[in-house]
Amino acid sequence: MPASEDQFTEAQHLTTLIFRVAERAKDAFTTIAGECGLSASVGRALLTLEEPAPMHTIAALLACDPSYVTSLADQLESQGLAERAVGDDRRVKLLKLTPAGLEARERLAGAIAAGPSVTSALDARQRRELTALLERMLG
Amino acid sequence: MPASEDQFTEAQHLTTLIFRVAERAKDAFTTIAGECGLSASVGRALLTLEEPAPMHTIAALLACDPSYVTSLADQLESQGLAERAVGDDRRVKLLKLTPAGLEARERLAGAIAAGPSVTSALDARQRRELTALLERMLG
DNA sequence: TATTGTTATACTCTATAACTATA
DNA sequence: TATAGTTATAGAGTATAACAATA
Repeated sequence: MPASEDQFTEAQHLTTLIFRVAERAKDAFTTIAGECGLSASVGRALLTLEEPAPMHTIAALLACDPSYVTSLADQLESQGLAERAVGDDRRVKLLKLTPAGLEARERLAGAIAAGPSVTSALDARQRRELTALLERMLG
Repeated sequence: MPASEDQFTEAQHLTTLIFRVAERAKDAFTTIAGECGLSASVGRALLTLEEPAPMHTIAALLACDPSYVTSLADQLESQGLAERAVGDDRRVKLLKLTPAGLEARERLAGAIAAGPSVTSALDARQRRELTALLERMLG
């Protein structure tokens, strides 16, 4: 094994674990969203809409391009879950949930809360430890 | 705030942190791979090829469809990093790195080992703790 | 008949660039 | 002139289904 291999192995083991945990969480989210009739990305957008928000704010929250928010908003609208409304500044469009959207959001959040999570295997203390470590990593 | 909201918030905080850490690690990998002239997915495939391996084995390692391995192998070949060789069982094709591929793999692994990692903010003890927690989560 | 890999194809996610309307 | 959102389009990543060769 070449010289850098050991270092590499060490440096990567933890990262690999993180990827696996994240992937499992993502798969779980995709499944639950699917059971609610939503794609993962639409589900994620839905969850950001606790309050009506301008499109560009949603883009910032999702860390994506504004043009993609247009696509997400179209999907939410076509499913009857959200509507666009013009803001005071008439360039701005507020995206806000319809009653059906509110209900779908509730259902999704409830399903997530009710189902098992990646973190279910940890007790309260371990969760606190993990939180602290992750927050430290994020600086 | 509706009833399920609190539970949801609690259940999701940790998951959100995990996603953020994983995303940061992924971005770092994408950047380093890019500096080596590789896409993230080709870089990942390259790292699996410490030994020549049948295509279907690579599919299993990467947890992807065999047809996608064909695409990855094509990309590796077109960059002169790997070659296909027929196996003893003549249905099987072994994918193995060329000298240039070995070198690229070394370079990538070295760059990962040398650069800062998401885990750099942790000391050795914290890394052990994190490893234990993540392994517990993965069952 | 089952397995390996390939082909053709298609879908999702997401971005870039050019555009319109408003400020 | 700058900002918000939209359109048209393109690219990456990945899968499915049908297929050829081999076992």
